[in-house]
Amino acid sequence: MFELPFQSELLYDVPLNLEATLFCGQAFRWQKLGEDTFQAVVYGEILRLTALQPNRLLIGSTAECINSKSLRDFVWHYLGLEDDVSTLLPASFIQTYPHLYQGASAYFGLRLLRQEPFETLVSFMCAQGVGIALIRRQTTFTSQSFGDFIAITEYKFPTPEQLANAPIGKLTRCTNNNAHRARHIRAISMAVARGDLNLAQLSAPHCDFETARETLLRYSGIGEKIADCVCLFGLGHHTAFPIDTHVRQYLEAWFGLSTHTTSLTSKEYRRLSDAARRILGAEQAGLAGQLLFHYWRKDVKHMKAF
DNA sequence: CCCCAGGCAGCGC
DNA sequence: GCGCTGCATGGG
Repeated sequence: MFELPFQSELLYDVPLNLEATLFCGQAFRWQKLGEDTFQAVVYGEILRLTALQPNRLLIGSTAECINSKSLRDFVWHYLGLEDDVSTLLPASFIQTYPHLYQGASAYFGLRLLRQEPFETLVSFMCAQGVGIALIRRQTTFTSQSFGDFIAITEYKFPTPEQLANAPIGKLTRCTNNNAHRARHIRAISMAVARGDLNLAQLSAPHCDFETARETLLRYSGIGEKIADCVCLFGLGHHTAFPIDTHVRQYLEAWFGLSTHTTSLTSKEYRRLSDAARRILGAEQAGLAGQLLFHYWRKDVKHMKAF
């Protein structure tokens, strides 16, 4: 393995299931280096996390931190360690669905990442009808093709300006050879670069969830699910409840929330996510939904996280 | 070979 | 408003 230019290292005790956290946040560029070691570029810095033992992380970062406290704050916020998942689900839920609470409790080490908004936006625009491995390949290749070099094989995620000026053919090779997707990503990058789309302004608490969602939905390439994902993972709107194929499955299996239509129309999407917010508590519905999502995929569908 | 993978837009009806 | 189709590719 190459030696990376780490400026600081920190050993820290955290109540965290590392794999579940990275999966939940769906930080698509996290790569698994070893059995318990993961590495990614986070806000332009290389971050490496190693689980030395349960609840004990070795954190390496290329960020030049004055002291360990600023690195601790950086990581603490990014990994969403301020959230307490063990008190997440409402008492009414625990009472009504004790078996689900029991099963999901194995994943209380899961957290909601605070990802960079533009990277979140583009990453989820690459997440249509493909598997996670293929999504990660797209975002990694996009960074290598258009982002600034950092070290060894690591590149920053491109800026809106870099993607706004991307030749469409070159960008298409980064988006799973999907030219529609490349055009959508370039168009929205131009909107961000010009200031027509201000992601910081759409972030909580300056902006309410519905406004942020409606604003994102105006852009081609963004539908209900991706708008919710960007709101949840990139803009801090934790009431957002993204419904994908897996969530739709468990909503029906566990809560009897089904649709008479085969495809999930806009109207039905809203009906289901509103119902889910009532069951899981509106305030933290997104994180609660991710908890059930992870439980569903791992224990019921027997899928691997990475 | 078939089906599914963290969907969305465009179209006909 | 609903349902079908194209988009591309890898893995089970």
